[in-house]
Amino acid sequence: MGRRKIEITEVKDPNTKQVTFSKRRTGLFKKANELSILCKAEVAIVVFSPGNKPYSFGHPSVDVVAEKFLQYPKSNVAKSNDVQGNIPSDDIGNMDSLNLQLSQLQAQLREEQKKAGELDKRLKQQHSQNLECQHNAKDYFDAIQVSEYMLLLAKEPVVGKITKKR
Amino acid sequence: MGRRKIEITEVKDPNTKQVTFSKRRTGLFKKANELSILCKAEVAIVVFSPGNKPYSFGHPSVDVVAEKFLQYPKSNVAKSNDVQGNIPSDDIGNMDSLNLQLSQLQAQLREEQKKAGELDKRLKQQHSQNLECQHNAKDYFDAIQVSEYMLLLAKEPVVGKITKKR
DNA sequence: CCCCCTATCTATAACAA
DNA sequence: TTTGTTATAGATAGGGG
Repeated sequence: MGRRKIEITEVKDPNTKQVTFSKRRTGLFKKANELSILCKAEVAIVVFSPGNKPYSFGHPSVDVVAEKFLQYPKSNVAKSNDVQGNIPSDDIGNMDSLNLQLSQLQAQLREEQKKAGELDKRLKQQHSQNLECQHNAKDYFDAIQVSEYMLLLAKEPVVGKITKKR
Repeated sequence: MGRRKIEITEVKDPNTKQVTFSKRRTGLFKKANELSILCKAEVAIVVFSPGNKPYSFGHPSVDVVAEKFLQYPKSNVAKSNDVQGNIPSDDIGNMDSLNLQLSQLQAQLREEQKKAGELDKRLKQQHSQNLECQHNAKDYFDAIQVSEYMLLLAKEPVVGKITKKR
């Protein structure tokens, strides 16, 4: 597509590589945009440049398409199945579906947060319980030392003499 | 690029649309592949067909690139969303806004679920710790009883004096 | 990094299978 | 849904600002 045909292999010259990247990335995004319009398709592209900078294209947005993709059962990705796609592409323009999903998700989120909050609370309770228990255990342990010492004293009474009683 | 020039607007004929999608998707992925090789760039593409079926291209893989992208601070990402469409621009804003909210919520949900999972795990760990501690405490406690009893025994036989039993 | 130019190479529209 | 053919529209390599 240019003055000369090029081999599809890594471009060595850094400057040329950068120029090539810039031009081809633009072209790629343009093609993606055309595809999304011509076919009413959802498209998401993420590219990291040789300099490791991210560029993205998305219709309707990278996030939406990525989410949808992530939710897809991996085993079905290359095959035909539309069982649980949550946004029928025909619904673009109909925001009721989106709003419904939004409110459902928000409810779910609240539940999760509540759940997490309760778990956290229980964790803290249990932790203090744990501390208390450890404290008690230490007291008991100390008490044992005292008792054993008393025992010794009791066995070796006033006359600190011979009492090798076992 | 064909026998005739075409307008970039939704293809009406379903059959033509399907053919166009198939060919252009192939072309898009080919371009993406060339880009990734020529520039040693990481590329990920996800496309949903008019029939809502997912297709993807990734170098080294969709997941790797997506993961990297998601971890990037959003403010620094150069984004290029769709430029033109046949949807009234009023709606595009709203749709995008809704879609963005949706995806953000979903991401948040995933985080919450992960968090809850970890909390639960820690709760269980702590619980077993707790049980162990209580067990120890009981052992100590029993040991005290024994010691005290021994103390009594030690005191009473030798000198029948003080027997403040009980 | 951007834009311009243009000779050349590539993708693809329409049609057919 | 995909493949092949062919005429043509579109993308781009190389070079210059």
